[in-house]
Amino acid sequence: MKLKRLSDIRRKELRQAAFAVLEREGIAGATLEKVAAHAGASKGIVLHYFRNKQELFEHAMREANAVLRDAVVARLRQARSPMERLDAVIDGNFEEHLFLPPLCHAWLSLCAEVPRDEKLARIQKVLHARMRSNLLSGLRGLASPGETGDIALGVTALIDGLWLRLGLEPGSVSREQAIRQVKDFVAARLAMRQPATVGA
Amino acid sequence: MKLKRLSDIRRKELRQAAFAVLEREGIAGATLEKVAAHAGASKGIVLHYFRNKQELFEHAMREANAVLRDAVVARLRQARSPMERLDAVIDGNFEEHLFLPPLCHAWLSLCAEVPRDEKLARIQKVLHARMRSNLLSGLRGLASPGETGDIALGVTALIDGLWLRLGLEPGSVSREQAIRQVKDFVAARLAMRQPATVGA
DNA sequence: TCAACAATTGACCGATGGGACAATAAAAAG
DNA sequence: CTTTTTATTGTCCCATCGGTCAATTGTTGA
Repeated sequence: MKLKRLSDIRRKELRQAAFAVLEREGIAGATLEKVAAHAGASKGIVLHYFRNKQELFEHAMREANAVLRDAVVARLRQARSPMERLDAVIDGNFEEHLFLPPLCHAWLSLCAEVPRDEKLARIQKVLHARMRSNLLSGLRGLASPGETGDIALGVTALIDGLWLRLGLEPGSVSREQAIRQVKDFVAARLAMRQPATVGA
Repeated sequence: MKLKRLSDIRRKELRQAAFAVLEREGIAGATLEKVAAHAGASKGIVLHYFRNKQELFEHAMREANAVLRDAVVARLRQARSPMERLDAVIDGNFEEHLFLPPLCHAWLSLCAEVPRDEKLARIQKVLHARMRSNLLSGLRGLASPGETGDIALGVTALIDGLWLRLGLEPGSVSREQAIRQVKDFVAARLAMRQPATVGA
């Protein structure tokens, strides 16, 4: 156990509370007071551990980012083949505790602020770069070098789009549906220009 | 010309101003005062034409929705085959004046509020239903009935995802790239289970 | 010409939010 | 058991925002 310092504990509690409030209230309605209340503390304490509101929500995004990353990394560790690495990324992105409307709503609110917050933009950029890199590591063994980038872009966009759909109309897309959607996409794109490898 | 009534003109000006402010400021920073300033009027006038802030932004979303719809419908009118209908939807969704970061930012901000605004949810639902219906009308002639729904879902998600990418990292995806991405997706999914029709 | 009406403004209000701060409680260090 | 540092609270302040309203300025139509 590393995290013992009280300040680390509080900071974690608070950024999780911030995220929880974001789920319900959106960025416009997410106030320091509500975050404090959700964490069972006073508003003052929030600003004691975070310089200001912006910093708090930046850390909230980092937290969410880390959770998603861990979900993928855990699966990635057990992947033995390129195809399994692809599946690890896909399955990880739709894990049961993650692919849920509230989480999506919060994520969406943060994404909407990206254009006006340099830090959020950076976090987003890192997340996307990692996702892309993970996909490429799987695709390199399955597609021609000229196609991998394109397919990776398509997969990330498709994943994001499915998340968006879940947020906009909860229930309109199930976890299994989403996973199959992405896997079918990969299969279709891979089968396209390499019919020879299909039967190999 | 139909729109002559001053009230209609003002309302249109104001909801466009609202959208413009949304592009720059996001939902949290979009204030009535700024909207009024952007339209060259006073705050009072905004509330004279719209009951409250919420209603204003609901109309802003309707406006944007209508613009996108018109872009697609115009292209749809000249489509003669199922495949052309599909292309009409795709091209329309990435039209040059539309597929731009600011517009995407505003749209994203509105989407982020959908979970907390029944009206916005309705508008979004209508938009999605129309998109789906347009896609299905093209797909019916190209894929088996069991697949059309799935492919339509994939296409809408992919389109949304590409928009999201543009918003999160302007410049990371060009208009042409986006269009090709979606068309390749359709082609790949269509070729998948119907290799016989490829050479037909 | 005048009365009714729509458009528009600016002042005002109550509520709320972010943030600063001093006071207090708790804990750690010595 | 002090002293010093850290945690925590509640209060206060100021800016801002959404929304109301009365007053003013056109505009129109009898």
